[in-house]
Amino acid sequence: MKISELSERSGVPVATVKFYIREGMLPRGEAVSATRAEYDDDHLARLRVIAALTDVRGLPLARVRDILALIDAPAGDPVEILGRAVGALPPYVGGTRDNYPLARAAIAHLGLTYDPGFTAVAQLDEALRALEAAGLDASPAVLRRYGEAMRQVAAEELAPMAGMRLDEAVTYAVLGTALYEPVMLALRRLAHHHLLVDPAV
Amino acid sequence: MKISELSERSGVPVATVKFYIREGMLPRGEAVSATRAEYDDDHLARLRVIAALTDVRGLPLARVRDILALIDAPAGDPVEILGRAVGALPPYVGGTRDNYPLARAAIAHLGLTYDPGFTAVAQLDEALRALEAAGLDASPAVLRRYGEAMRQVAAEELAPMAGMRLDEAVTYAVLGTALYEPVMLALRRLAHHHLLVDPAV
DNA sequence: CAACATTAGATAGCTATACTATCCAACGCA
DNA sequence: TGCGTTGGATAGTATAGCTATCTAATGTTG
Repeated sequence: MKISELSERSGVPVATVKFYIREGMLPRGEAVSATRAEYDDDHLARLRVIAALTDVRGLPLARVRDILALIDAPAGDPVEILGRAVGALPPYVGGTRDNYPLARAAIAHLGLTYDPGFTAVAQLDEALRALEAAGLDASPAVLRRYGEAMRQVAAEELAPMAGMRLDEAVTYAVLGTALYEPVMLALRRLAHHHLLVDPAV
Repeated sequence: MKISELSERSGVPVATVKFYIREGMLPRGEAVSATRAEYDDDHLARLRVIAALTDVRGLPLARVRDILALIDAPAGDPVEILGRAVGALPPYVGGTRDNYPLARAAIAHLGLTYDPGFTAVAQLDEALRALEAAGLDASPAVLRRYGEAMRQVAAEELAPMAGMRLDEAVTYAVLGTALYEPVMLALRRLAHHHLLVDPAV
């Protein structure tokens, strides 16, 4: 398809498509002549992933680029790839330190694995710090509530990976980490709303 | 305390504190003389909330302002306030439409309340659209998995509100909606990590 | 009490992000 | 043949979120 068609079908302006190509986030179309290039369904799919990550997830382009790189050339074992995907998502933390006291205590309490090199540890620490700074409850009881729910969800999310090829699994893990989160959060907000509006049920 | 002390204790540069005051996000200190103003613990707490929402939650200042306004002058019933708090969080959706087919189906399936005026409905619709655009599974089975977990979490979160004054409840609901989410997400990521690293448990 | 630092408040400047717009020569199409 | 479209390059724009500078007044310290 032509660039104008790619633009129409994806909803992304031509100028922006060109911009993404310049930035190396989208491969060039296959040059057919000096003024024509051919784009295919892969281009369209890629563009839709970019749109999902920027518009819905609200990620900065630099992070979107990181995520695309993980999908394109999965290097390292799954745990390492997951770690990098997590690092591309908010809350953005600086370089890893070697001690995260709040996260460490929480993780120990929940029986999870404390690995200070895994970005989510720093993210949890940050999140707990923010909670306390704002004067909200971050007691073990509250943590357990979230921990149990998330452990259950996570187990079910990992199940389908069993039957996948490596590249499929990487795409699923990377995009899934980023894109199931908004769904989950929207459902939590809807559950609050539902319970307030219709407490009987 | 002096502005320099406020700055030190909050970790926010003096120039930035002045900027927040200019922007109306932080009240002026009480003027003691032409070159001195006195800041108190409320200023410090407010600054910490701003920092939590911008740094950890990554919200744009305009949204932080919206949230602070809700806490400062809670207008309307709790459901309406919750709705406005949710509207200040990503995914940011434009004005409400009157039909959200994907969200409507999901909500019906989960037995929640479909109210197209509640922002989370539009957010869910967006999130589901993004999921499909990226080629991920958004089947009823997947939705139920998240829906059940979130309904359970939400019920436990609402419980403590029973014994609160209105202003306390509003602060809890508004800040809680924004600040428990990162904790939950970090725990989900940690659960994935844990299951990958140590599948036996 | 002199000298130096600090402050409030105002204004201007800066940096990064994410696009948009313009331009040109080379096509494609009617 | 002429008008619109394209690829590719370059330049410009809009916004957000600070950061720096300036002035006059005021603390503060040796």
